[in-house]
Amino acid sequence: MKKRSDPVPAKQRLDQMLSKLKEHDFRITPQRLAVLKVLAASDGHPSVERIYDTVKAQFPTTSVATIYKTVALLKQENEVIEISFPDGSNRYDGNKPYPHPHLICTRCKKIVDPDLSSLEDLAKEVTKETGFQITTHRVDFFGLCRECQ
Amino acid sequence: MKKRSDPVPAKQRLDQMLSKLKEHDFRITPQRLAVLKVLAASDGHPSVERIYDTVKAQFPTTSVATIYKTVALLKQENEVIEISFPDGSNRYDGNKPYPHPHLICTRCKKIVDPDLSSLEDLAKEVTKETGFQITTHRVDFFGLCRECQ
DNA sequence: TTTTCTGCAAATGCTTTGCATGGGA
DNA sequence: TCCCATGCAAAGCATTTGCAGAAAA
Repeated sequence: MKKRSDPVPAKQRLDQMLSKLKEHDFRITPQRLAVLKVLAASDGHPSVERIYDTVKAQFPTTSVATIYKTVALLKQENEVIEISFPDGSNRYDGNKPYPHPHLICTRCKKIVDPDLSSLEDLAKEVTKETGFQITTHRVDFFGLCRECQ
Repeated sequence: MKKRSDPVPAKQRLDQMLSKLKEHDFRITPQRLAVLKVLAASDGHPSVERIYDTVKAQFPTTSVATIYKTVALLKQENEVIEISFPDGSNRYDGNKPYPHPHLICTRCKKIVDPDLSSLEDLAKEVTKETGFQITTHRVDFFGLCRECQ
């Protein structure tokens, strides 16, 4: 059975991202394409460093600044979300660029997307109780994955 | 009616924090006491900068490093929690130093603690679905408060 | 008196910026 | 050709660290 938390096919996401950039008259450079490919899959929710390493394997002269600039552009276009941590290690998700819960293993740093049907109820409960107009959320659970226990 | 999300009296929290530090043979300096007082109340969930400004009013020679060191000590002793943001602006809560949901106004930066009875169900759902052993969580909702809408 | 804490300044680590050169469209 | 993007190095910023002098206990 297909779950809501399952990843979207990377090719499909890549095409969506490319369309968005073209539509807004941004240029498709080889470096950008390489960054997009990593983020379209977003396997394990990559860090800037991991994107950089991957892109550098193909284009050795690439600078980190370019990765940061491209990621910033995609954030601005709502094509990636940023998951930030207290220790200053940011991770990204371009496969599902909308708020969704994460499950983070504190030992192996793996990040998994769980299915959480009751999350909508939570948001409703908050709105009802506080009168806030909720626009987005961040829901992360930390713990040990099955393998690390 | 008293809600779970209501703040603990600041004096009470201060005493708890002082006990913990004495118990572990840390010295109570005037600067530390001043920091503790701010964090015991944690009104609006203060930033390091705001703690610094408050302490400096009483002890003008205080350095930011001392604030950071004291906050780090309290984090280590589980007497404050850190709420980090992508833009690098960390906020702290020493009044309720255990994981709990936050409601953040994106306009006036106010942080409120809502009552969320169904949050426990969520954690259980995650454990059941994924086999993760959940140790902590972070649940933040972003939006506009009643005044800012 | 002993040991820890403070305050200063330098160092760190991630991220951003400025600018000359290069390369999409 | 015309701009935008790249790559490099310098600048920013919050936070951490090292160390000599100050002050708890």
